[in-house]
Amino acid sequence: MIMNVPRRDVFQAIADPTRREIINLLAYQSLNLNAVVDNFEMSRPAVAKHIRILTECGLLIIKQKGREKHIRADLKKLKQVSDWTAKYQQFWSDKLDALGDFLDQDK
Amino acid sequence: MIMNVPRRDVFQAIADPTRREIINLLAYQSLNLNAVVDNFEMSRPAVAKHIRILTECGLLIIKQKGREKHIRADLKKLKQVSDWTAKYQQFWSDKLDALGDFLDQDK
DNA sequence: TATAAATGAAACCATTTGGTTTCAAATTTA
DNA sequence: TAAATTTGAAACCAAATGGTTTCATTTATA
Repeated sequence: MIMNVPRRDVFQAIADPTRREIINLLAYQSLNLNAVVDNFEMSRPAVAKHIRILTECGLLIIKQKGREKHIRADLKKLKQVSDWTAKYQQFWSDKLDALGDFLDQDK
Repeated sequence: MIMNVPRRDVFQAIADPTRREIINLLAYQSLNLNAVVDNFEMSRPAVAKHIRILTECGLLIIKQKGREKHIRADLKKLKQVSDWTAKYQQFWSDKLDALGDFLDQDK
């Protein structure tokens, strides 16, 4: 019986600004843990926890290389977020007639 | 001096599944608070708090109508999320040669 | 082989989050 | 006007979150 495995999802993973920075940092390069830590002002365990969360929900890939782990982003899962926002794209791409009517209805 | 005003941002707002449901519910219709509550299994104050968070970060618009508040989504701010994910779109739309090389490099 | 480097893991902590119940206030309606 | 409806707000709570320090373990190097 699986227990205490917090059900990570992508929306929650990218909610934290540090994790979004990590994603950006590792999108096009592979770094080991300490190299990632060097980019932040927090402790190594704190960064490591963020990396674990991102890994658990499939946004990072880790390859062990001796005592180092080479970490890199694999951002296919972000399509979930992209697809969700796409449903509402007309809110910023159209003239929004329906919303306009709603906002004007108390004139 | 402004205090205790949690700096809401859109990424955090949409991290909660209930709030994403509220957004979906109010994207194309306006409902008052109790009508929104009817769609969920939690208490009215709980839903009201979610609505306040969404309103504070600009994803909902509320118009007071007597004792009722008519609530509707205005999702232009989701463009922030859309733009952010768009930066990584090649991860799910391309062949991902670079990532493939990374994954294959230990052969 | 002794030391340094890279990482893991545990224990702990303060704050935030997401929910509850209860009560008050304002607006409608019978 | 009395009662019902709609909402707000406060107090409270458990769990999750995001961080810390400390120590252990594994691997590489001088």
